[in-house]
Amino acid sequence: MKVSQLLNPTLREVPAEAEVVSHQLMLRAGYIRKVTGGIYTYLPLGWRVIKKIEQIVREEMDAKGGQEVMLPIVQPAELWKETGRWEVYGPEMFRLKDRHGREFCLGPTHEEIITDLVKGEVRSYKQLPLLLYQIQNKYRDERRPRFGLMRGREFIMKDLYSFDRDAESSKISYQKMYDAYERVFKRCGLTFRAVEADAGAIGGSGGTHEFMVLAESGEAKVVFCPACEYAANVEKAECQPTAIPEQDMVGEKLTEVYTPGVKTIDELEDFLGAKKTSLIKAMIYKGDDKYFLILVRGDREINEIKVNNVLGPFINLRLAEPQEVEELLQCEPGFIGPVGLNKKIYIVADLEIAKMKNGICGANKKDYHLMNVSCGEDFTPDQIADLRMITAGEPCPKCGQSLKEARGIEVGQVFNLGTKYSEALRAFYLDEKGQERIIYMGCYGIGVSRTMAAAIEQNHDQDGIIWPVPIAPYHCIIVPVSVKDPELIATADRLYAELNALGVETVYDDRDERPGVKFKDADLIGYPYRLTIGKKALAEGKVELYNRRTRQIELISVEDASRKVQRIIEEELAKNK
RNA sequence: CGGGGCGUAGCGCAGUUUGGUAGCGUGCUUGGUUCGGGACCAAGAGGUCGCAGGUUCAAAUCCUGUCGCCCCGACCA
Repeated sequence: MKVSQLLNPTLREVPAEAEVVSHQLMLRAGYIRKVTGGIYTYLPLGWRVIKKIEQIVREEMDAKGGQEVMLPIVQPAELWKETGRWEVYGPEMFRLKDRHGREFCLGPTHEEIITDLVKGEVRSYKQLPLLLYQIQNKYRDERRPRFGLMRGREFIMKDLYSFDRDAESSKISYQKMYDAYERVFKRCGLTFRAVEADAGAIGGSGGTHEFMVLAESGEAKVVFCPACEYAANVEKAECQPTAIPEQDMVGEKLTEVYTPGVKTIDELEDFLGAKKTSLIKAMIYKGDDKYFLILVRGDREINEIKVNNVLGPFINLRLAEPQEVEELLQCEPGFIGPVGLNKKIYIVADLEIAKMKNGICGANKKDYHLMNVSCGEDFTPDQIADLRMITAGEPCPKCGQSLKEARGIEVGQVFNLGTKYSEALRAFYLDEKGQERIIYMGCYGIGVSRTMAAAIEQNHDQDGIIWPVPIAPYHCIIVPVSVKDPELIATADRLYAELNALGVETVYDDRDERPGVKFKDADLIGYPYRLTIGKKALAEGKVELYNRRTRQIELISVEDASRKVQRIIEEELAKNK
């Protein structure tokens, strides 16, 4: 491809709308353009990168026996109503009506469609296991699309669905996909980590792992153990209750103290000179129409995902509004606690609260708190569970070592769904004895467009993108220092022809621009290798081979140049295969 | 959805307080001089000032409404 013909508008300045580096660079280097919030056009180079990633995904899915299909984007509401997700998905789903008033949505995912297909077409155990996948646009009306391709409303996703005869076989499919994902991301040249995760709206009974590309700009927080294999999203990470040695193990007598205007944990700490570890944080949550009192230690954060999993699942679990608390308990938030509630409310205590003696909590009376509150003596929770957010430095639940924290971009997630969808949509098969049995499912997503963004987050410098070879839009760019010098052009033409013949994906910068402009553009766009053809070196029969990542320049003879580049590219492509 | 900010040429911005025929940089076009890390000179093209009402002799500027975008939070496979 000649640069003079390529639609690749580069920008000198950073567009004001772009916040994260991947977004900035994709706009500046001419990979994407925004159409509207969270929706982008892929320009030629951007689309080439997407196709590279898709191809890697395809190869790895096929290697595990996956079969590619194409599923509709416009999906009828009925299927979603059958699984209950028409309501569960809420405002995040793009909905539309046809001319007759029938309801549809733009598919945010495809469990319903695929299960419906399989239930119609799969009858026998002989057809299982079955792995079907698709790569296409998905739609989510995100509350806040942001960071360019990282969180869009329209995005490209690969979803594979596995269908198995039982839980055991389903586990094998899960492991296959887990392995395939490791290969995909390795081949894309990414530094990543698989972590235990929460299943969220997808639900299902089996386990789930998220594949996180480690990057500072990541929206997800993970903890991992430096000593063993354990790694988990903080949403999911199991917390061990830590002992508080200075706390007396014998419950003392309950005492009321006057604490005028002291509402927050910080204020309480100052006012009473108490440690946060002996304070009880009490929050009223509302799930659907029910209220719950959630208790964690003063130094801890409530993990709403755990709360929802313990109590719900609710469609809209949230912190109760102050007025709601007031109406419920005739006491403002800030002074509430589990002791002597004037109304029966379901109380759930964190593991650490269950062990607590002589703690401090609200008295359910304005401007008063209670001291020496002991769980089991002064109040009894209806349920005890792990409800809090983990923090770095806490012990690993597997081996006890101190956990470390990192940020990650979620590029993939694997779910063992069990029978959630097959039951709802009645997907059965007949076993050897002619007995009807339920199908076990799994689903496995990879955010293709997000992977592109993640790759840039992890592979860039001051001057631009540094593509890993397997997903670079082109492998090599030829830059003649001047297009007016016939000798340089003759050599450039020759190398261009040779490289194309050798199957090296090559761009030829034939523009009549000053060399600085071409170098800057090439660095910005991120071609892994550059062949620079200049007068001085050419006089000795040499050209320069520039490595974008190391910035090393090597003088090589014109004769060997094409072969050498070909060899390097082949080695790079083979590296993680 | 709550809080904040912004919509003026492809991109980055000034002009709005105090109404008076729209500007700078960059990019783009043409000519010339240049030519190894975003050159220089000259001449050009390019904007219903987000949109709709209103006030006024006169609106980018004041008023009302509306749409969109960005950031923080909440939320989220």
